[in-house]
Amino acid sequence: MAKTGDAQQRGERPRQAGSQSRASDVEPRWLNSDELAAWLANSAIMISLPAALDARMQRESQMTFFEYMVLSVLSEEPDRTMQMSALATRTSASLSRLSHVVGRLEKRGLLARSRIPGAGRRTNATLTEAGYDVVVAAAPGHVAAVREYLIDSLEPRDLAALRRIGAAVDAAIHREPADPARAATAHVDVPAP
Amino acid sequence: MAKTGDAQQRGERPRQAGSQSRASDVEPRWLNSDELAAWLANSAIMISLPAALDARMQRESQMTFFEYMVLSVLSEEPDRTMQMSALATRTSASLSRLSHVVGRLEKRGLLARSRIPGAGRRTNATLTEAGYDVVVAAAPGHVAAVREYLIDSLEPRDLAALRRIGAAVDAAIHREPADPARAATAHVDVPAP
DNA sequence: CGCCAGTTATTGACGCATCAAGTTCGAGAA
DNA sequence: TTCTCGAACTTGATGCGTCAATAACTGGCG
Repeated sequence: MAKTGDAQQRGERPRQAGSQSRASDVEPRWLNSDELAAWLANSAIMISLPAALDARMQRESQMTFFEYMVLSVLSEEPDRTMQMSALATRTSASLSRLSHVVGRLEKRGLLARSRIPGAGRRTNATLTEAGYDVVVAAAPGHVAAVREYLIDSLEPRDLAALRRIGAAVDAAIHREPADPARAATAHVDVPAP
Repeated sequence: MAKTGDAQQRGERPRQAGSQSRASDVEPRWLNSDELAAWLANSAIMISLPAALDARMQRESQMTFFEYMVLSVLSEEPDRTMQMSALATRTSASLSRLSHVVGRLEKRGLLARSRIPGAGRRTNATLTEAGYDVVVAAAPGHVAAVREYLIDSLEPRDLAALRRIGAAVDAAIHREPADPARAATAHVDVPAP
């Protein structure tokens, strides 16, 4: 059986035997009940939140959450312009994804691309007036959604914790470019049910 | 300048005239610096974490994070079986999405569907032996990833905070009945026949 | 000078998600 | 009985994301 799943939903038997009774708790394989609860709670943030924000953005502003991010980031530059690769980094997207999205936004007239002369293949994306108006119109709804779904329901201490957690996750994901040793150790025997 | 961006970093005000604040004259509050930091940190959890987990699942176990969830949930049922709609609820997915995914998993021989006789159109999904083996093989890697990217880098107090935050988000998203046009999806588990 | 190597960006194919129908069945109303 | 409604799924079209090429340049090397 698998793991992280859940099973407690119904309060029935506490799966994963002994794992949480280990005092030292240095059991690297499975999750104890506190960890499991945290992981399940995390799913709400990881899965439901983006879905909710996306749905709402779509409904209220006819654009994707990601499209909004792109336009928004551009709108914050002094000249409403940014190089594609920088924009990709800023929005945590692959250059490929960004290129597709920017292509669509360009077709909609919300931004324009232009090659930077004498600089390899570098390209700038610039927000148009129409694009700017669209972001400005969408912004209040976006902020409202962020507040409603997340910020406003957190106490100050949890707001602070969220900052630390985000930072930790970011660090954990970005450290280690490639660890050859781990691939081999990834598998461990599974106890039978 | 658009929204969540920054701008008030320093408590300064949102440039951008009230083009849309007309709603009840209560201008939507912007985010102050603490809130903004929390929101940005949250992006790591909302965007980078799922991407990292998905990539790793794909690489190590040739399956999607979501596919793993489906198989995993089934594997925890006493008879490795669950009704489609219940499975959809359990995995926070639409019935449509689940149907597509289950169709693929069935084609791969990892599970099987069967109509429940005399019960409307109800359908059960059951894990096959092969499916069970696959989940068991994938589980350790999954747990390792969850630990590595999230759990292990959190102090106990943040682990607890994460639980509260997840619960808060979940509550915030699921309240709000208001909204014409869409009323489905608020759901409670379905009792077995 | 000509070429190779390294960046930076675009493209196309393909998989997966979503949305709007469509299908199938049971149950209660007429 | 027959109608209609609603629940539980499935299906197909469409659009976005990803991965693996490919393209467009610049600069350095020989």
